Amino acid sequence: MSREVTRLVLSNAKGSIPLYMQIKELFVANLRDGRWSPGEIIPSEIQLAQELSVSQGTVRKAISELVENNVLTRKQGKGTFVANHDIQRALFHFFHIVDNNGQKILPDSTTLSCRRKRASNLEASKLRLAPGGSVVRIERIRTFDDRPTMLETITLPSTLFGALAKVGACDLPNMLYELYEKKFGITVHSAEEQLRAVAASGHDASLLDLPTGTPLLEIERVALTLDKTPVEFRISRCITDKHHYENTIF
Amino acid sequence: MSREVTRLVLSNAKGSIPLYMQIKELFVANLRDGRWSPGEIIPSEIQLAQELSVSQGTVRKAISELVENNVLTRKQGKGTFVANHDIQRALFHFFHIVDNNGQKILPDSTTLSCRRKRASNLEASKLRLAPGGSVVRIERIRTFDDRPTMLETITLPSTLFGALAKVGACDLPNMLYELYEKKFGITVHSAEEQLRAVAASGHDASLLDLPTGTPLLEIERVALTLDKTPVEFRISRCITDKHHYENTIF
DNA sequence: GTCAAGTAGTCTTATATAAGACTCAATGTA
DNA sequence: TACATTGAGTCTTATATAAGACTACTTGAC
Repeated sequence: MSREVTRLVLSNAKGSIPLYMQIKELFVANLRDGRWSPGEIIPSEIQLAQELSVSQGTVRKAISELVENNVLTRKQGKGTFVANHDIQRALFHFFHIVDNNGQKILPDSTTLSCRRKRASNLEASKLRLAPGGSVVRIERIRTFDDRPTMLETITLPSTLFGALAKVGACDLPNMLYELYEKKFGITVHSAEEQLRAVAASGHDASLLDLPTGTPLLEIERVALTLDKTPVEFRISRCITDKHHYENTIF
Repeated sequence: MSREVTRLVLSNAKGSIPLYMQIKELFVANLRDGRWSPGEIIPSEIQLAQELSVSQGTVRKAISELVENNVLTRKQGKGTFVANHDIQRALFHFFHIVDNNGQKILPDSTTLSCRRKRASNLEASKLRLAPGGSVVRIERIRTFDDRPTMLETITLPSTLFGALAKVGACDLPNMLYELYEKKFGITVHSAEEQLRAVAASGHDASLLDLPTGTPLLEIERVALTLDKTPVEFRISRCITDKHHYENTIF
């Protein structure tokens, strides 16, 4: 297969979209179609500029915007790389529960079950699947300092993650997004979260060792890829006496 | 007073900080010291470039980073302006409660009290005041569709907002940050929020017309100025059956 | 009043130079 | 000989400058 990354169709006509935006779209397509993979280095700015017949500065502006969105990362003197989920920053980028001293510590997790199921209406709607479509549903408990603190129900489309169900309630890693990326080629890029206060159900209460009705922080999250496709729906219920959800607004 | 915005001390020596960063710091100082006020237009890129004896692109890079942080806003063909809190975007920038259909509607608010008090230990610590320092404490109820939904306790340092207490439980506007900016010259630029699930106290319950112990979403917020000085501490308790807190992670 | 030209602002692109990171051969030393 | 050190060369991204295009508004002729 010839490496024709850029059968270039850039237009510089009068009222057309700016070059750097067209280039940015092209880069996003490279990522979406797997021509550029997470962790990989991309061609240098000068090389890209030559391939695309524009100046380095124009390529630079396209790259800069993607760096701004955490899609790429630059390293002076080394090159520009596709962002991946195995670095510390990315870890806490999607994990906002911290203890009341502000310490960020990742909890341990114990998988309770991991099975193929039919999607509930809520799950189907959040994942944009047909009602009753096939999903993989994972349940797990997360503990801080040996104390069960969070209960998570994670739902994934079988079309993308079917192979997961085969392993059953096996040893899933703590950081799932790294797994999605490495084993399934799916990179979570953004997420939309909804937070509510709910009363612990009997099920919650027994697993978390609490009285029924105890207030819990419920976090509903839909995780999206770069092109806004929902790939994971997650409900977390969390005890918030010793921990809280932290959000900084700039 | 002569308009010597720039008794320029820009250094371009070998190991020095890049020009555009020095310029950025200078702009931030202009904002902090009130030489540039919210809503105002700033000098054009070319004019600034001349004053500072650098090229337009260098000034442009400094401005771009401040635009990125919502400190300035650009309007092509018009000029660059200091961001202020009276535009729709800024409104919802700091308000994350939306209804379960995703509709963003600002609630009405009714002020219950507005008085000068001694700071609690928590308030003093969050606002970096001496224990027992003088603060203005505001309590108000916010309603969506005529239903009381949120209870807010807002604490402000008297040193900055002393004049507020005089008005008592008067007609405070819905959007306080606009008031801080216009009447007190204080611009809230960022905020740190902590979210927890709590049980409604007797006080909460009676004001929100709920059974005691109902789970409520508690949001603790510290609002900061551009130079990270805390200027407001706010605790909101919210019913989350018909509404939720929304957060998007990019 | 209407419309065309002018003016002043940001936006886009191009180019040149600086600075960081790595390779690898030349050099010096035990 | 074996091994550490130096330093030139050549990659990379980072920074700075400049020129022309686009956009919003004002002015003035008709």
